[in-house]
Amino acid sequence: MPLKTMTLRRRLRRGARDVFGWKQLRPAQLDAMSAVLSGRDTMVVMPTGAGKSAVYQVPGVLLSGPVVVVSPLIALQRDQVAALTGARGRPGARAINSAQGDRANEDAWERMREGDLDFLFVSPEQLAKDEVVAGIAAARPALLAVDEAHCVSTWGYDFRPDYLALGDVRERIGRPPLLALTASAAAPVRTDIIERLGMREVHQVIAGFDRPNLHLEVVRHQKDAEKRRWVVERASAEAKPGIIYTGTRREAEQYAAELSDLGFDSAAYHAGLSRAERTGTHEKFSDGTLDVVVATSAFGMGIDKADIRFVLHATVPGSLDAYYQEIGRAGRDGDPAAAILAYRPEDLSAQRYRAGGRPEADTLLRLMDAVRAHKDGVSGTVLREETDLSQTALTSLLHLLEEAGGIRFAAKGVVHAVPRARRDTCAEEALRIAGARVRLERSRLEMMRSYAETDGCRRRHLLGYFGERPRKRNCGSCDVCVPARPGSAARGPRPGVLAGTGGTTPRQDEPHDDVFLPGQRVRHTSWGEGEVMSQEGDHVTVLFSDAGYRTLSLTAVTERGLLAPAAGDGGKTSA
DNA sequence: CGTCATCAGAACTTTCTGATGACGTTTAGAAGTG
Repeated sequence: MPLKTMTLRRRLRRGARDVFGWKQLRPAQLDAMSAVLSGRDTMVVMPTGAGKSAVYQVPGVLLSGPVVVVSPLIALQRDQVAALTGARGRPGARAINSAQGDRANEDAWERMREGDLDFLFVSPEQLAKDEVVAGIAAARPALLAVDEAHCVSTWGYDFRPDYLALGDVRERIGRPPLLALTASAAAPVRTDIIERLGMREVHQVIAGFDRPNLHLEVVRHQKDAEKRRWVVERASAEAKPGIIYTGTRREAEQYAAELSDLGFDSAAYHAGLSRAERTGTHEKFSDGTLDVVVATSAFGMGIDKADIRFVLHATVPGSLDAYYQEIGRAGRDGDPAAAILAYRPEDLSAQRYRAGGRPEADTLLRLMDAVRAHKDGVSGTVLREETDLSQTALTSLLHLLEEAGGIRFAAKGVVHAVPRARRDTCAEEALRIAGARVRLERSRLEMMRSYAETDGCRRRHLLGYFGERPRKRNCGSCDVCVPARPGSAARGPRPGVLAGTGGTTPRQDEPHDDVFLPGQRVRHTSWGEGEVMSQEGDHVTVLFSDAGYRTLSLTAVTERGLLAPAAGDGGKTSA
């Protein structure tokens, strides 16, 4: 190990001990912190609970200059500020947002100007304001950390567009090193984050996905009504507390009501509820006064509860990224916990998962004309009235047109037409980009399907998807490796899986052992270059840059020479 | 492609069934108003 690295690590260990009172740092944490401290762009993918925040906290007190942390929720900002200011060495930490009042914001700026702040927490929306960017630039930040960085990819395009501008913000505040942190991001999401944020020569640290105490289980159902009954029964039977995730607000309300009728302390949680109701439910769940929270995807970030015993999905989510993030909230204390998926293929094929399909060419042209009609630019609000599009639809279409070179965003959400852009060409290009995105979405959906329908080890499948190589062939903690106890799988048998699997016989090793390894670059004769995600029996799943995820028969591809290792397979950093 | 509300009609006259048409996720912050 080079001397310089040694010194870095020693400084980090000392900082961790003196300022935070941590006696030990995990190898992956040290690896990431060293990269950050030496000024590299760094991407950290670690499950919640693995000490992700420490990766910016420790370097933050060692660097000269404040760390700007972009955080998606004000509640998270609050928690982080409290954790930092309560630490042994009392580092300076403040947030700036709309919820805490002018005085608190003024105080934060004051300290920032005087050089008293080690950490400043902001939402991406704050960074959309020129005066905020200018104020931060003047303080010469030493690092820009983007927490929950998957939001760039999952929210940036249609919901919170200010996420997409973070790369530009970085340039304007003096281009400090950028640290992206997330708990769940497979290869395409990581690539998207890196591109969107303009990260260069990225040091990637991907670690700790395996959560051995989580028991993975999928139970297949035929009829909707039967699935609903089963979900209620199963949630009743499981050790508490737990979370049920549903696909809609309405279902969340229904399940919560049913469980309450059965005598459990349960509550629904979704964005349709008032802030007070949500906070109340969140607090009760944290205190341990609620058995079950039935929630949409709104209930997630910021749950810091170690003893959640089960996460039951009543509706299959749209990607394994989302699924992993949600089940990752169970069993953080290390004790056994269950991740149960109530699976109906119909839930996947339903319209809402085909939604977000390609926009109509006509809509794009109409929108383009609407922008052009305003010589000096036009705001989103006006465009909404003129085109009758929903907020999310408008945001996503405008973004497509921007990528296609037809329009550009000016300050304060004003949109301008690009003078010499041809409307037909732009619409065509926008359609092409949208098409590629839809293909990727569909292929992610197919990966979710194949997790639910696999007859191989589920853990192996899940880890392979995130590019982490499973150590063992038989994980010993999923419904495939350890067939269900007698009686508990009476309902909804899965043909071909449970049938004939006598007792707990370990599965045989597959014949094509490790022909392709996760992370390996390969080239397919018609789909071009891609990255191997997983290999399972005779199937190898590859993520192609253009075609998305594809699962191929190993026998067929090797016999016909369709798939070969790509030239210059450098491998990637992974701890 | 599925689900839901609605309604007509059948059936153990108050509940069920099937046909039909409408409709279609989920996510937050900021800033202004009363």
